[in-house]
Amino acid sequence: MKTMNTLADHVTHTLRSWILQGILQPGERLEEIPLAEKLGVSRTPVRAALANLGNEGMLEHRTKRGYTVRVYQYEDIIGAYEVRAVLEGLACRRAAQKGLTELAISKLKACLAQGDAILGKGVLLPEDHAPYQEMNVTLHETLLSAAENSWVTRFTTQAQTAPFASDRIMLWEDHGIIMRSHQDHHRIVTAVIEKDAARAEQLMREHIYFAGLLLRDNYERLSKKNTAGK
Amino acid sequence: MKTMNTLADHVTHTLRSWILQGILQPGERLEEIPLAEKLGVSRTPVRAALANLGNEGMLEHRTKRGYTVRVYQYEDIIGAYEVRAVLEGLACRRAAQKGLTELAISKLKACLAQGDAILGKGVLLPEDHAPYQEMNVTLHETLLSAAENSWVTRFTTQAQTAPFASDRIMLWEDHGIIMRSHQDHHRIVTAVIEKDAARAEQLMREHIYFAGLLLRDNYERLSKKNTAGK
DNA sequence: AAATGCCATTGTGCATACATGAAGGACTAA
DNA sequence: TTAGTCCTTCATGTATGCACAATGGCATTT
Repeated sequence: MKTMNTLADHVTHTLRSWILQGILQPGERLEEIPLAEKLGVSRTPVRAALANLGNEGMLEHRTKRGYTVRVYQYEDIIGAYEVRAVLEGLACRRAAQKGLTELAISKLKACLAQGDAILGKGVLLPEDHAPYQEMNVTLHETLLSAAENSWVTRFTTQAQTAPFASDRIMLWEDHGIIMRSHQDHHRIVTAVIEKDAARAEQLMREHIYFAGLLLRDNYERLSKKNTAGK
Repeated sequence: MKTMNTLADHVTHTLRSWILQGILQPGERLEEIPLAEKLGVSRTPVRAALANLGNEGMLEHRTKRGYTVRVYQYEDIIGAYEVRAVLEGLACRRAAQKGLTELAISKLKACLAQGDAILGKGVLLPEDHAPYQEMNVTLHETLLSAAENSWVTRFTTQAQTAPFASDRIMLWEDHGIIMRSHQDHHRIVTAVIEKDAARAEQLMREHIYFAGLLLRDNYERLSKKNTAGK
């Protein structure tokens, strides 16, 4: 977990997870005093947290009218994938040019091996979802940090604050699509290791762009499932 | 100018411009109480402003140790250009695919005409710098907003908070380079209008990436000139 | 003399009181 | 009944007091 030495950080993390988990619904108003009471702190750290999340784009702010959970339009979600595609593509290109550290290579190979093990069984059990997600996040984060560009890291992270636009969202129904996605992982890692920068960039762009297309085709169903759950 | 109904917003804008103008030097510590006194407000809006600028990446924050003006490394500046190149490239691709509005087309053509007028004289006078800059900013912003992707807009703006990484920074010494840069503008606008998405993306990427290379070759000189001025 | 530990200083983090402007309801007039 | 205005309410914006932790200087010890 992250550093949370101050109350404001703690509140920030709490609210962020509440929003991502859908405990706070889009458009819902966040009032300082109720939140402060619910969390057992004063208004000050709550205000700080709201300001943070506002700057990150998760909340909307209007003067004298408080904060509301940002309502993402369909276009915003698709747009987030477009941005992630070019940013993570850039990250792979630069990672390939710079070359990977031994540590990064071993981490990536471990991710690939873990994915192979999970998918090799032929079926994808519900208890495999969490480890696969974890692996997926680690792989993408490793490639990102290998680019050594703090802007790319920051923006990619922020672009995943939109619901459904996160690495942690996957469509588990279609085994074939997951298989293909993990084949992408193999090709991307190979290209980066072999310093084939252009190919690495192109593969990662397509990898994420296609995830966006997939979401587009399933958006209706997913968003209904999400709101029905609450 | 932007909306600044609240004191916190006012302080935010003031501090931001102080940083960009170099009145506050990189690494310099920003203490709440002196700033509050200097600006004639209490610590509260100052704290809010510092938090804002911290999230935007202009300030560094360490718990119980306050804020300092972020010290950008050489790599951060170059990295900002890399990110802007792919993001604005994406914006041009999407703008081309979506098609421009009549208003956007006329704005872009006005920018091109103004640039032609300024550069057509054969010499670039100091009093031409401001209008040319203005034109350049307008052109890039028009293309950005034509993409209708709020993430691209936000991240591109943030990536320009780094010194030397802004559209407003130019190298005026070399007339030939400015001419070439404005030729890029022509080609980019043409490609977008003709919906040649791939060409538009590639041209814009190169346009910005080259600006980064140019900066790289002049970084030493520029940063010395900047610190000497204060 | 150098190094280590203690203490004072001071600025941040948090809590809380006050001021201001927005939202909603009630009352009046047509 | 409906439209409009005034007023009440209350959440946000701002100011300020208090506690605590980090920094730097000083003293003590080896």
